[in-house]
Amino acid sequence: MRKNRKGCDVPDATILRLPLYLEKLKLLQAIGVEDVSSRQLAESLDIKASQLRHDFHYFGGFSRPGRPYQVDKLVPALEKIIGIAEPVPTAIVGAGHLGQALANYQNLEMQGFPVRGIFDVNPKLIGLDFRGRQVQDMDEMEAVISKENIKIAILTVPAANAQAVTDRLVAAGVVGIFNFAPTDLKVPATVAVRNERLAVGIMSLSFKVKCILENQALDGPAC
Amino acid sequence: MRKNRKGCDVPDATILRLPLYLEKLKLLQAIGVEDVSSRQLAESLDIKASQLRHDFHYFGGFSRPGRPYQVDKLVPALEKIIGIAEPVPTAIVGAGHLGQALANYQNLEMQGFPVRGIFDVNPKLIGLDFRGRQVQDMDEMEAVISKENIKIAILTVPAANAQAVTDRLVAAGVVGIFNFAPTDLKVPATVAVRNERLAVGIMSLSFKVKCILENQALDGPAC
DNA sequence: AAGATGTTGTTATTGCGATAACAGCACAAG
DNA sequence: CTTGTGCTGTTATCGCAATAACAACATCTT
Repeated sequence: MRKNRKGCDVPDATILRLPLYLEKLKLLQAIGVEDVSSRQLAESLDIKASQLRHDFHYFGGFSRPGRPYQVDKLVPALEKIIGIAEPVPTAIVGAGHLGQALANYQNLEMQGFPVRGIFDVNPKLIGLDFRGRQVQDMDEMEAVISKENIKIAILTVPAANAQAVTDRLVAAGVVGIFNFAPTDLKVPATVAVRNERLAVGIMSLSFKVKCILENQALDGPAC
Repeated sequence: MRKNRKGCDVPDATILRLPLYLEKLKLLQAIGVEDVSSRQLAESLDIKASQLRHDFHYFGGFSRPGRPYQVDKLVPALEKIIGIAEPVPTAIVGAGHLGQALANYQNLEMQGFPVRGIFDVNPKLIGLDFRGRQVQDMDEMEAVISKENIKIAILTVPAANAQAVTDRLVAAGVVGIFNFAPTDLKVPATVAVRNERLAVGIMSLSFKVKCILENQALDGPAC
């Protein structure tokens, strides 16, 4: 009989839209737009206005009835909800090609997720510099996580090592794992995992491409 | 009044699970497992067996009632459905950090998506070699797409250029776009787009992490 | 041989997210 | 002041995906 859990009973589908709202709002803010209606914002994101209002309703009180949303109020409100009102320090674990690409990806820091540590076991990679930060031996991982108060880790190690590294991360106090390894991770219920599988993405695309091509071959000339 | 469209009226949710099924089955195949029941396969993927059978039912005839699935039959059947029975040539457009990482990502080729072209406009990047393939000037893009019969492109250019490049890809005959740029692309109805937004992923993770930490602070010691 | 167990294919039910509908408020115009 | 338009917050409805249920079939054991 736990309580409301502070609005954590929000559907996943809604959570995934929050970053899109924030992104568009920041864009509007940058070009000096002050007010925006649910209809305007929704149309620019190809969704229905009622869905946007419904999403916002989980948190409530972004505006008052009759008045459009104020961009300058909404941006910080969303940032607070998402949890990026303050910069969120992160660690990249695994400095292979993908880890390096993410270490170079300045957008991450701009979105509020500065990289405060890059780790690998490969001696050849240790010491490599990415945007002023050097790859460290994985032995130092726990110490850095603790010192920098890192709660989110980006996991880019080979699938075979993913679970072992995950266990270390959880033990070190990490609460969220952004998993790029093609493996399901076992974690306690108090740890959030988001799997990002490139293979799934490109295969689902391949399925649709196959369908399109087959249908073009069938009734294409007739259309 | 179009016909069945050859089984293309499959829910997105199901399509996204097909690669997971295939992956697990290949793993089983590699260790010599011959038969597998819907229950076994589903449990290893943390889903319900009825959902797996329901998914398979869209395509039909993987097994006969009473008999478990045969791994050696199922793998090629799924590959055919997904459209990767034959290797699917792809192009990487944008040879920045992310494009380079994907060019180095040998897993793509192993999964059936060999990279047959890497393109960029930056003269400093042209000629760089990734696994035996060199970055080419984007002027050559259309010719290569046509010659190699490329239908799927991986888009890793800056958001500002994404739409212009997309238009060129579509005109050149590309039917599927794996979009890593944080922008919504406008394409004809006969082109499939899959957006892969890293920022969305990490922000949804941040939201959950914030919830976990807040709840731990609230009722953590009591539990 | 017969029953127990386990399996798939298929249909029915449930549950939840997307959409629509509406009530109440704000502001502008006449 | 009154009316009209447009907006949000909230509730109700709809539709689809996830789950459960069941019928038909195979295999093994006794």
